[in-house]
Amino acid sequence: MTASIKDVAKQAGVSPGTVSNVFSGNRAVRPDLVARVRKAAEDLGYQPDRAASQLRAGKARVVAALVPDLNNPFFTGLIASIEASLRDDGMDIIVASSNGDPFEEQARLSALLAWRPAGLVAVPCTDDFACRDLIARASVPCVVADRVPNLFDGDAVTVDNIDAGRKAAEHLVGLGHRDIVVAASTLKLKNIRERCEGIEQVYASRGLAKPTLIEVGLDFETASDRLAGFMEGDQQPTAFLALTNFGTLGVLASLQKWGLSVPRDISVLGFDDYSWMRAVVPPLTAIRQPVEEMGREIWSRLRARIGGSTEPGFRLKLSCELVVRASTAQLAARAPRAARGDPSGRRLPAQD
Amino acid sequence: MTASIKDVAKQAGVSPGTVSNVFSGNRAVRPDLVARVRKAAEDLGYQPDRAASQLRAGKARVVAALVPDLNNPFFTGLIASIEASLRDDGMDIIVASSNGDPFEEQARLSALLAWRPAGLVAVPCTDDFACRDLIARASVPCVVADRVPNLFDGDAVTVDNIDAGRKAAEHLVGLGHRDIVVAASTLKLKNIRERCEGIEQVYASRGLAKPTLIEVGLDFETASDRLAGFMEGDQQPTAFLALTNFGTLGVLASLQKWGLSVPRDISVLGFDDYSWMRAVVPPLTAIRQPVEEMGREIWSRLRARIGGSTEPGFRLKLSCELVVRASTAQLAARAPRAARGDPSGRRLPAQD
DNA sequence: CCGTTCGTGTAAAACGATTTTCGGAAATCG
DNA sequence: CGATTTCCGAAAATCGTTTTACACGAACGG
Repeated sequence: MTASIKDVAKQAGVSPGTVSNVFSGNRAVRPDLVARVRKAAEDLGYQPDRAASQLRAGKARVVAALVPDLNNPFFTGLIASIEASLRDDGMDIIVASSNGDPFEEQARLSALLAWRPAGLVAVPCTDDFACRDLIARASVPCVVADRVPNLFDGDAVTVDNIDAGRKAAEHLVGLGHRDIVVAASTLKLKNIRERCEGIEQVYASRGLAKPTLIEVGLDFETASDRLAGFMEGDQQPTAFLALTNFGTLGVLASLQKWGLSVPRDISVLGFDDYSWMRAVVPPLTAIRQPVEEMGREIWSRLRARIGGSTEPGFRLKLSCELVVRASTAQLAARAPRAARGDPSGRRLPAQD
Repeated sequence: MTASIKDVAKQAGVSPGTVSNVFSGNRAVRPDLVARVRKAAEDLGYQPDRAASQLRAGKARVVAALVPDLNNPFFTGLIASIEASLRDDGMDIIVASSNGDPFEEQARLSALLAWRPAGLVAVPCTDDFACRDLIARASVPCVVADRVPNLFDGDAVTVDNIDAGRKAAEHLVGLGHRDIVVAASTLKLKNIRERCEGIEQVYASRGLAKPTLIEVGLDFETASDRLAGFMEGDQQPTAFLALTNFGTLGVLASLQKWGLSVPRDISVLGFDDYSWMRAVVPPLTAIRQPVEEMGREIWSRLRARIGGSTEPGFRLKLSCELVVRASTAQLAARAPRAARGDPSGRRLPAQD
């Protein structure tokens, strides 16, 4: 049985209220009593029960986080950063994954809200985010991250996806790439559509044809599959532009399967920036999302709301950075189609 | 203000106790009242407050997880798997990162225990795990994962590290590799020492010299640095064997910096198996840890303990699997040293 | 020197649930 | 048919805190 505040009070010869004041610092306590209480607590290994504390005080010191996937390093990176920020304010974090399913999302959110958390960080799994009424009803401060739901007027921390798309496209266009394939996860997500929009802006502004677009899904497996299917066709792009981290992996896996060498045969520009992208051959050119900063800003916003701020919905759009490495190359002056069109030795046996 | 059990009771015209019974199923309630209560709860958007519930019932429905690093996909993979298992039992998970620092570990653990969780999953950041008395004192069921502290007699779910080392070494030896370099994170960790032990067993049993060992640290950055330092020397291994996922990245990054091609110049065997290892060129041969299964087993154990099981400390040692891909190659019959020793064109400019 | 404020302790009332106790009606039994 | 058990609702106690109300001495002001 763990010690309660009463045990400490008895041992220190004071009332429970005094012990509470010592720990919460809510009212002044005479120094000698403070010492006695501290000693007693130490001896008994006492620590206030947060559940009880939250119940009585009505102030929770836990925030809930709901993400679509705990195996996606982008989301866990966000959580890591939020957790690191939270702790400085004596908060803890309770996490749940919606597995990309709106139905599960609602169920998990419901479970999280049952803790009456001080705040909520959510990465919705669709742009609809049916959970909004749940949140409104619970009237819990909420910051939405990465994806802004339709008609949402609350706080959101995202990246500037249009700009990210532009940066990626400008880099490729600058290298001479005209025929590129954009590997989007799914156009159902607004941030993906925006990345596409940025890309198209660049191509349109130079009077170039719209890039080919394929939806490769939300995980690595399906991305590989869909790309493999796509490459059965007679497409001859000079570059791939992936819009998500799993999409990037899918592109690499397919290129490998097809025996194409990067960047000689084809350039690749990835999304998100992880250690492995630096370690592989060739190191990947990629759009880096400021995950760490996002986490910090999310908490900063949420803390303000928890503190009672009633400003109107706050939008923070952080910008991404293009990290140029070796997977994107200047398109050779000689007709690239001919070079790439060379059928010899390109395809590996189907049962690879 | 969110609705409480009293509001529901009033609205349904019953006593709070009855509402409780409807939700907890603890005692039978007449069907017509159940319906009324359900309706009222629905209308008010009521959901029992878990903190209050836990306080009174003395049964928590949250488990705490403490890991060394939330940016390491091995640990987050574990969390993902545990979270997926937990939810089926109506539990939630609260997470914290010790950042690999024993001092922080203790502080974070303390914070977690303040929630009086039903159970605890910990991946200690050292073999000492000073936190053990904290846990014993709180008398909270605990399963230790991945690393078993010295003199620990509680439950632990790990992998068979010796066997993993053996599998890796046997593969390399089988391909003819004699001079290999083992990139260990740190020998302070028993599981790393065990992996080494397995490797050495294989080499010893064939009368071969002990492999060279370097400690590359716990993250990607330091791993790269230390390996770069190492390769300044005149070592001429035919293969690298990395014992952690970040170590694997470090090895790849250094090889790249040194312009060595895998597996032509040198073979690489990595640890942990992630999507990127399949997507890169060449696909990496690696030792796969059964992360998902570990998570399931951890929860299965913990649940049993929470349920009151008092069996003696339980050790589960899952085995790893060697996934052979293309980064390890048969050592050419011709004197490999000569080939590799060829100084021409190997080193890139220092300021790469 | 008396009234007021200040400082700080204790006692008791919450917070929102669960669980125990009690009691009345219905069901079962001999 | 009377006695006992069963069913199930309401009332109240309880979990470990925080917070409010109150009390009492010391300090202070006029």
